[in-house]
Amino acid sequence: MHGFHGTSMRDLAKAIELAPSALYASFPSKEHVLAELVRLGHEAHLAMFRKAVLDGGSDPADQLRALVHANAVMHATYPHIAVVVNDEMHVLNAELAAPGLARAPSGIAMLMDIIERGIAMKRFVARHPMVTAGAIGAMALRIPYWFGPSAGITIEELAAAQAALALDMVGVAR
Amino acid sequence: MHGFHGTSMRDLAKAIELAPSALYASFPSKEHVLAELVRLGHEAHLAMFRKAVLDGGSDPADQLRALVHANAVMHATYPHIAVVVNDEMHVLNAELAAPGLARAPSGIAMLMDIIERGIAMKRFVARHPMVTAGAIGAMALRIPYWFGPSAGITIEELAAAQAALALDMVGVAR
DNA sequence: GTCTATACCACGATAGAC
DNA sequence: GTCTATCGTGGTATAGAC
Repeated sequence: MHGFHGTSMRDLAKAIELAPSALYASFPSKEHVLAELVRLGHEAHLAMFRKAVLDGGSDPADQLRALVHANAVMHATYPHIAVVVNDEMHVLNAELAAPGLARAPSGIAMLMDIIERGIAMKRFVARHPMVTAGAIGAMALRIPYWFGPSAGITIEELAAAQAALALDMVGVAR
Repeated sequence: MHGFHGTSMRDLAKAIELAPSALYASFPSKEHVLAELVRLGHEAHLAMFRKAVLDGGSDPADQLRALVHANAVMHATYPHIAVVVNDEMHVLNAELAAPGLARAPSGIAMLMDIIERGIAMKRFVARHPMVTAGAIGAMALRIPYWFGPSAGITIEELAAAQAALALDMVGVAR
């Protein structure tokens, strides 16, 4: 909740009821703890993306719906790891960030691919693929900051609504 | 670039070529520096929102287009202050955050108002106003993290594209 | 692998001269 | 209002016993 610099090794140790020094038996430094979280998050995220696209079959609209739906479910179900992966990764130095970065481009690239394939197939009429992809990705990225039990909607309703919005954005008739 | 906890008073002092202690002549604490930035940012943001809605006239679609356009321009033109206001405000304690929070709800409330008025007037067909408002707001919030001179589009193109996407999301025909 | 103890350093903030 | 100098705290990380 307080970011990398706002969370101390003493905080981490207290949370798992260990002495601070015990952490160094598993991680060489505080940065390595974050790097491992980022790596795990990216791995899970990429696996989810791949599965969603497969589940979406061959129609770009179905693929986009499946991808946005799954992405929303993931961000609503695991908001903490989503925030760590998206917002804290940039504090890692190049070497430690590499294992995560190697997977990150695949996510946005898959979204862009679907959009551009949909346009090529005349299934979508998006006018600006990059801005559209950014807007679709942004919807999910903000979920951890407002969605919760008090939001008054279920995860399924949220995911379905965001999937519908994504289809609106690429010009697929409702 | 490194957040509140990742930026020291010594960093701030070096940036303006002053001794660290000289900062305390203007601000009682590091938190007060952030609070002032957040207050200024919220003030400017709210003024922009109000002007945009007025410029949009009485049609909800024109209002929404004007608001999203202006919001995108602001986030692309002043990305640093946008990040500070949106992402760092939460580290302030309740007392210091109050002047900013007093203005924050007005922004999202104005967006919700426009959407719900558009639905009531049968100008919009948005199915889920809250999720839609969140998605529209999210587009702008992410701008500082990807938009820049190397993005290959102008601020005007970006703003126009996001305004069009917002209209898509509320079901106004292109 | 865990503990206690501690080294070493950067942090926010203050004191007091100018 | 700015400086130099410094205080006290809490940070990451290590040493060495068990």
